[in-house]
Amino acid sequence: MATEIVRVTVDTLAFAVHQGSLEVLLIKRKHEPFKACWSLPGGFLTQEDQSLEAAATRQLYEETNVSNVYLEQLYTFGDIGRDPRGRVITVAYLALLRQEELELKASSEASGVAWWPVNDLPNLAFDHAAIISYGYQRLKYKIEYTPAAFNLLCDKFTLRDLQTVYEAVLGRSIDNRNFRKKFLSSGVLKELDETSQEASFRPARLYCFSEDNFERLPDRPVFVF
Amino acid sequence: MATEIVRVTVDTLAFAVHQGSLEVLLIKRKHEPFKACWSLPGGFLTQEDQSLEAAATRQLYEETNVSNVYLEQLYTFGDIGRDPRGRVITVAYLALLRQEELELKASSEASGVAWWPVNDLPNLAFDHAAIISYGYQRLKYKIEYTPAAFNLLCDKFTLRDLQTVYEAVLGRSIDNRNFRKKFLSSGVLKELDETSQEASFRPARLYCFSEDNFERLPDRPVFVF
DNA sequence: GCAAAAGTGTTAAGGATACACCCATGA
DNA sequence: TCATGGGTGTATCCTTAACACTTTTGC
Repeated sequence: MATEIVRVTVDTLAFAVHQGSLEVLLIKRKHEPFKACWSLPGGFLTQEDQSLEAAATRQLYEETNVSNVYLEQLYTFGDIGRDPRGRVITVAYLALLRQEELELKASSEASGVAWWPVNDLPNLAFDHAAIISYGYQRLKYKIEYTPAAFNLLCDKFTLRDLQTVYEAVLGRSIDNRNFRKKFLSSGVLKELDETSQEASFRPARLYCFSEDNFERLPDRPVFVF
Repeated sequence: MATEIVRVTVDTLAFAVHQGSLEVLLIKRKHEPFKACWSLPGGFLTQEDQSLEAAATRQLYEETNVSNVYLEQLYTFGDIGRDPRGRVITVAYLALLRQEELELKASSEASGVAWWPVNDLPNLAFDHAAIISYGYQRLKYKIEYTPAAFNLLCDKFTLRDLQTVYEAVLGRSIDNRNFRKKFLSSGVLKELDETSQEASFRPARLYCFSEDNFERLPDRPVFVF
């Protein structure tokens, strides 16, 4: 019945959409256990961390050079035997980011940092495969019931960009007329006076997400397709 | 940057509906800190606990004599300063139970165990008021999007019992024709050949929840009213 | 004028909401 | 027969789903 000596890690599952593919940020471990295996970025909680979320922010930056990110707590994993070093409780965080804005950098803790397609992952350390699977489910849910998708896009985006994010996360294609109709009538988009200038075809109108409009809506819209 | 010495507690927020009122199970603390204050049942993780959920189960039984309960992880609280004894991470669990089946018993850890209406709580230890507030929101959500309500009812119940649970959790009244129509057509209820024999008026038909039917439904029903 | 992606409307079906009275029972 | 809660149906509105062609642009 003695109170157990426990160590706490905070690990982050970061998603981004790249060229229509939903990807996860992983690091290659430099040290035992699971040396040379891929794992989620993260590490032990320290005395300097004011909160669990602050610890996640710090470690994500140190290990992958990623900052300024949407973060939310995902789940806490604490079964006996999940870490060969002893009892380790892991508080997992979910991060959403815009891959285009990132410049990855391997840190001293990791010999490599890379994006991996969520449907084609390498072997993973600890129970990280289960954490990713759980977070992937959460993301699918969130994108349909919250404005989470906008965290996976730059500030200005086309309706096609937005639809690509939904299709990548949900893993299926969506009717573009119904998609546009629903979003345009939802009241969360602000139409800009700009267009994207991509190539030798019709330029697309740019939009941005209006947090203010969203907050003022009488009922939360649902983005189910 | 030193890895911090952390202690982990597991606390449980247990809900039940009693006479149309949504209530929370609290214990009166026997020791410092917050001696004589009300708090959620819970305590430190021990070496015997195989998992966080097992720890919650054990502590709930030891402190309140409650067993055989629906449990799910709620959230992990870890800000600096939330416990005067030092860094304490609390993994909070949500429990749903049938108040009629319970026999509460004060344990040696607590000088009292009691149900408190969620809308009329006493002063609470630590950040437990925030935990309850968060769990209350989660419960409101769960009852509309999962069959969680059946964990707050005995195996056999009337449609009125079921509606009472929804009204207690959501905090508003619901049109009974629409409520019955939706549940009867949802496919999750099994009609029994029994009626409740309550008093000098028409007895009500009894139903039970059919887990099997629920699992076989092509789409998850939604219990929004 | 061609290639490429942007942008647009209608119809049909199903689900949600609002609303008020009769029924069955025991005392 | 009365008091009490149990039990029922319909009309309207709104949301969803299915579906294909025209427009704009750069080359």
